[in-house]
Amino acid sequence: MKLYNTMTRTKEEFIPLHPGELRMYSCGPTVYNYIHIGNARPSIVFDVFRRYMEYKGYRVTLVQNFTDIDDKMIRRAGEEDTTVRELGEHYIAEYFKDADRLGIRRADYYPRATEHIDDIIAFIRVLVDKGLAYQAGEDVYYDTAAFPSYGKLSGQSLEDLEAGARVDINERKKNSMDFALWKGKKPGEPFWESPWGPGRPGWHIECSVMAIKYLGETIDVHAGGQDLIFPHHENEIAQSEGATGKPFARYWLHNGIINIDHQKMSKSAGNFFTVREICEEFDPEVVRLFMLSSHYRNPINFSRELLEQTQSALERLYNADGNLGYLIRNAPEGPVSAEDQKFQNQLPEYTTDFENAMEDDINTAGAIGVIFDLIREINTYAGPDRPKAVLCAAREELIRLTDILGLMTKKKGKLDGEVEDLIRQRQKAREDKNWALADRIRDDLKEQGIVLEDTPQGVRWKRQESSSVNS
RNA sequence: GGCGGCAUAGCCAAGCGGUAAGGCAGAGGACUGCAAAUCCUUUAUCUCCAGUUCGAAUCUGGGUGCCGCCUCCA
Repeated sequence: MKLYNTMTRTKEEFIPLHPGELRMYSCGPTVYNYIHIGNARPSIVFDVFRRYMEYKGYRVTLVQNFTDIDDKMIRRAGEEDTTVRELGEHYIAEYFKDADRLGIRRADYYPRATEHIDDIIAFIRVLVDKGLAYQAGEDVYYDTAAFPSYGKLSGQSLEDLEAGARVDINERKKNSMDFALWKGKKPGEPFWESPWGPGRPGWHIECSVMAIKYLGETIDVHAGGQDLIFPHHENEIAQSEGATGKPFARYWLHNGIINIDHQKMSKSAGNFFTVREICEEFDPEVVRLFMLSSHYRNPINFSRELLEQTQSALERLYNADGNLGYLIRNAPEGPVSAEDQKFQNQLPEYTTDFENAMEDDINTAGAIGVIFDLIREINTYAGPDRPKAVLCAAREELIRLTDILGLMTKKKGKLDGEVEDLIRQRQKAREDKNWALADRIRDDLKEQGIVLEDTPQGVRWKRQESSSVNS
């Protein structure tokens, strides 16, 4: 498995710290609002990475945090006339609704900053004791000048960073790049007691503390959006490596950002679409396929038009599976000819090609291309006289690959008796060559989202919304 | 100013030195009562310039354009 490591800016062969294990930390959202599709991208992409690694036999431990205390949380709680705690509870619950909808499997741990205050304080104390942090007034800052390799992830020197700093100089800091580990309490804000007085943790410290607590001092993979490289991940490195003296993460993975009209989508800019509003218009799997259709490190431009294109592509996927399912139900058990055998024998090649794409820095776009190649092969081969065993093998191949991407996972719908009756009536009309009636029934059903397809073997139908097929 | 990324057909998008995957849309054909689905055929010399090489979309240098980070942000 090759992964592009932001730290070295090259693709590297993935070698886990502990053989057969993958310990990964993924930076999660600040829970002051519904997640938008920009938040959804890392969740989906790294979910696929995790699924693939598990498919490869790795024991994966995934941790994703929730930032539930910071300036935005406090401000938003004030606006919504609620407490920071309630705000967090609410949006964490909503996060899970959206993530579940998108088919994102649950992480092993979802630690929250506010539930690790003691750990955070202990960690800051270590940094202070080591001379890497200092108290200034009510605050505690990280002393970036005391950490020689500061800037190694973002490829910037301390001087470069300072030169470009757009921040107001904070008088208390020794150095403008120093960042808060602990912020002294301000009137009306939530706070916790600490050796430095009442206050709350800074943003970056929670990730260092919780990653180390749940995964160890050196983790395999640390993932997040490219916009977190600086300062967030840079600071995490300074904190973690400063405290432990050990490498923090072996591989840094960063997904590209999502643009709207070629401008970055972000909550602060206000040009965002929430996951739930998009899911009202599109099947969540469309969003998923869309995210996986380009390489995770490339920026992608988001638009409804592109989702519509993706929707059509997803339908092709479901059609292939649906058609196959239909054939399988009616297929002869019969003998397997040389031609059938030849078809079946080449199926594993698609798995190989798929894996090769995935092994190359999670090239999901290439992997999806392989799936569509397979689909053409299957569609060309498939027919009513093909032996059941071979058709089943083809379907297994297809499902194996789409499962890894978390696609085509929807349950088949059930026919209710009324619809079944209508289909029977239409069949009778067709036998009588009463095309007008037959078409009317078909049109009526279409109104209800039931699409009929006449095939030499009989009527096949599917629900339009889910594109899943029944017979 | 510093750091980084991107530029492939109408739209989206793989490609990592050997002569352009795949999807969407379009055109033509097959099948069909009509549809739908499916299959077949068809649509690019890869932003520009120069260089390295027997050979470059792929490597090097330069130009142009766009974007991200350097402030909260996935």
